[in-house]
Amino acid sequence: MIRLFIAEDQRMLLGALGSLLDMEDDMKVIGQATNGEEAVAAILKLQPDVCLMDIEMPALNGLEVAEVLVQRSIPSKIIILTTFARPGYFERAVKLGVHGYLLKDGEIDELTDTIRKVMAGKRVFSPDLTFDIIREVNPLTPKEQEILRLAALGKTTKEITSELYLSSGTIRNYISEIIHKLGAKNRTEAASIAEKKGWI
Amino acid sequence: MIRLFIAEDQRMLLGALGSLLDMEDDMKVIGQATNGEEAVAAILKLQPDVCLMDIEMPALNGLEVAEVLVQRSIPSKIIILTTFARPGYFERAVKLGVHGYLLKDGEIDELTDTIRKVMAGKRVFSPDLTFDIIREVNPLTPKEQEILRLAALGKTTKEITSELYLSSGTIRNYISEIIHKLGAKNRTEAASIAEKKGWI
DNA sequence: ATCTCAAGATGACAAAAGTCATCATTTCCC
DNA sequence: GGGAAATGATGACTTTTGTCATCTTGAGAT
Repeated sequence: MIRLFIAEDQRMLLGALGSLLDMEDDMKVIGQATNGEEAVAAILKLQPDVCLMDIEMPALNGLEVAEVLVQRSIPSKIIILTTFARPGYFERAVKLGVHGYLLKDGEIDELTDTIRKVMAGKRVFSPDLTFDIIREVNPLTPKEQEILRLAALGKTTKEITSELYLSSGTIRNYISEIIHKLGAKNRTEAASIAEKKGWI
Repeated sequence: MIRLFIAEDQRMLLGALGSLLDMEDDMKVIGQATNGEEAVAAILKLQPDVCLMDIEMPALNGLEVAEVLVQRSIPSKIIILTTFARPGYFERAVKLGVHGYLLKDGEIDELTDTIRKVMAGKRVFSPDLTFDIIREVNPLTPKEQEILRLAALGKTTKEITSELYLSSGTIRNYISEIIHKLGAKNRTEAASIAEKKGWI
């Protein structure tokens, strides 16, 4: 019997998946959470065989939860289940060594298959991802990401200046470089591109 | 027996809801779609009792599908099921006269309850929405929304000019007015605010 | 000890963006 | 028909942005 844990902030999907997976003869859902902190606490206690993990959740996101579990060498296997085919997410997940990465866009059968394969020691990644996307590495440095995140909210150069303690010229140099890297024509387009790719 | 139709672009949720609702003794799922155009075609043909409709879908969004159904006086009842508590969406849905509006953040029981109540002629709106949010009306005119949508992608004044056939001075006047209405300090912040509220 | 590289800073310039007052048309409403 | 909106346009002016070449400083590496 595969003991499952599900972390997913969208309650309706959490409930629906929980009920359906519980009906599989070889699976049992032993716990659920709707945010990252609860997930960590529960997983440490319950030691499930497999954790299904959404990425975008309150408190701690799914990748952060995975990081904690990896650091503590928890033996539970992790399957990331997310809406977004964002290269940045996938890249991070692979680096963390998760056992599976699926899109919510797939069928349920795909999910049950993946759970069984992962239990058998395999790694499963959604075929939608493994082709061109994996190569698209985030070209922005952490500092550039931070600056672009602020710029995306509409903050001016001067405001960014006083948040990061850098001169306004330096901020403008950074933004100029960001625009260049992303092939954008101004900071707003740069933000729009980076958001779509999951790079900020 | 309540004949259901589900339109939802996230296949995993679509499949899960479909299976679960089909297990209810008094309900039967007679059709599904993963985009707005398919949904319209199928609903016109099948004439279901109740349509569950996501908002953010490819081709036509859920509100646009609802609009078509209302225009053609299709008797099927419509329940909007969405992730986002965006005032703009809720406002439009209510104006269209939909029969229910639920968040995906709720429990499944809430959904089955709602379906039965709607069949009994009631209207059901998620309590999370009906308080303050409903009052927050989109202050932007359709033209302003269109311009801000383009600006949010990082298009320059000149580019917007040639898409909308307006002079560049006029575009700048519009953007100036948008910034004022939203209490922003530049077009990027205006876009960020409007996106969060679901106004563009 | 020197070489190199990354992180920041400066200044000068051109191009966009934003603000405002004012004006021309059209449309709609009594 | 006359007045009031709504829609669009101009021009003049100030800030912000974006670009680029150049400079400083402090690590690391050898």
